[in-house]
Amino acid sequence: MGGTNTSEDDQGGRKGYHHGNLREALVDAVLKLISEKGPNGFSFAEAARRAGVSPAAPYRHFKDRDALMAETAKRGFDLFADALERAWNGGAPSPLSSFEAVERAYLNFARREPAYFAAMFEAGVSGETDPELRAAGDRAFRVLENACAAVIATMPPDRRPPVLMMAHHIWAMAHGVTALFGRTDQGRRPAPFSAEDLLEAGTAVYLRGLGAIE
Amino acid sequence: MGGTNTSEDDQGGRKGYHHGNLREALVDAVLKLISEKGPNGFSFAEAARRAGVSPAAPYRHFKDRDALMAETAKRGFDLFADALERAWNGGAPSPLSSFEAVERAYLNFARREPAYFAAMFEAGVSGETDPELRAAGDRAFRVLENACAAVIATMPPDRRPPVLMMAHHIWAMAHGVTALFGRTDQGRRPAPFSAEDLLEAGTAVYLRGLGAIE
DNA sequence: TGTACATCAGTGAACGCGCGTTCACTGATGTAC
DNA sequence: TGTACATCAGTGAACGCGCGTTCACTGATGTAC
Repeated sequence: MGGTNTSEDDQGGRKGYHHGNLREALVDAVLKLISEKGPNGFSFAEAARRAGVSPAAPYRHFKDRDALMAETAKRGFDLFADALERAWNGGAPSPLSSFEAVERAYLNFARREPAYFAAMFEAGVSGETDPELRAAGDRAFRVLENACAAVIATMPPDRRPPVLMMAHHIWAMAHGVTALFGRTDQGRRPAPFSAEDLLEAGTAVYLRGLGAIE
Repeated sequence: MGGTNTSEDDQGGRKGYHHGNLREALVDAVLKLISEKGPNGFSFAEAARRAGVSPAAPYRHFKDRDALMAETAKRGFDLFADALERAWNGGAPSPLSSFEAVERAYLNFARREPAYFAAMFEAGVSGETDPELRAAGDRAFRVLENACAAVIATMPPDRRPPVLMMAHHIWAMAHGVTALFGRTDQGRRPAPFSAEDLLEAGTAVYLRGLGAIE
């Protein structure tokens, strides 16, 4: 409420001596840096600068550079899992159509949030070391797994493939299409098909191979 | 030709003032650095040091840091294409078995040469800018494409899928499996299956979906 | 409600470091005559 | 075969820079009484 609040500045709505939201502001800065310079062109110091804060301030929130990157990747996985879940929509209107929506959502996320996607898969942060990061990644995978299970459940019991195997295949296909053909920011292999069409067609062939459709 | 050659030192068999093989030695150094520290932990200066040469010497051979990285990626694609070609073996003994061998070779290359693979796909060098790099990548893709064409040729004419589409699908599947489950150096998602089994099974399902087998 | 004090979240100056790149140079090699 | 010279492929010192990290510090905030 009003013009008296003159202490706000341009760097992320900071108010006064205490930032109030530095953790979030740093993650935002990392995302901007990644989208401007790629996943490697990110520095702790510049993230601090972007957040309008001294270079020492980030150490109040993150142990080091890698911890900030891991946090960014973790948030990415959280949003990613949310997006997949939303696409899944509880399996409505049908398991098959929802399943296909989940796959599209995979690709869409990489397109809409290339910086998050890069942090998650291309920045060299490993779920091995960070349990929270791993948990976030697992949650995303579980959406995919559940979608596969629902599709499998529509098949005759004697011809059902292993859920985990199918989930891994679908993940690999979606990831491969995305990494090779679905990124706009990096000059990947240009194809005569859109990545969307490629993924949709590939999935259809795969599902036919399973006996899940046709 | 023996003990009198005292001017050789430990850094890549250098002889005297002129290195004689600096270009190759630098690429080797890059590969070692990548495998030790990941695709980002590589510096022009350290590559020179490893090659036993002053920091200015590399500029005789490469315009800058990126040019060295691009050269490394290019050699990687050349070796990659060679490996796929060898696996293809002219389509013998059968198109289908050779096709599967090509896919295994994809995964194997990433395993055996993780440093090259990282330079090719994870170092942010783009075929967009470098025509030679692009040509090398294209050659590898063409092996895959020819293998797909040969498999398709075994199918009844009225049920043949587009070669290019199939090639893109296979590339995506192989790449996805490799990136997510096939790298040992980076802590990726651990699966209850080996990457080899996953890729083989996924390919089988896909081929069945095409109507190419069974 | 007021005050004392602990704690939290910043500052800003400083550090040592390795980087990419340049420069004038020099030793080694290849070639013309 | 010998010599002069152009060219090639190195040297090594130097540069300015931004980085990650530390330190003693200080302003703002929350809480106990």
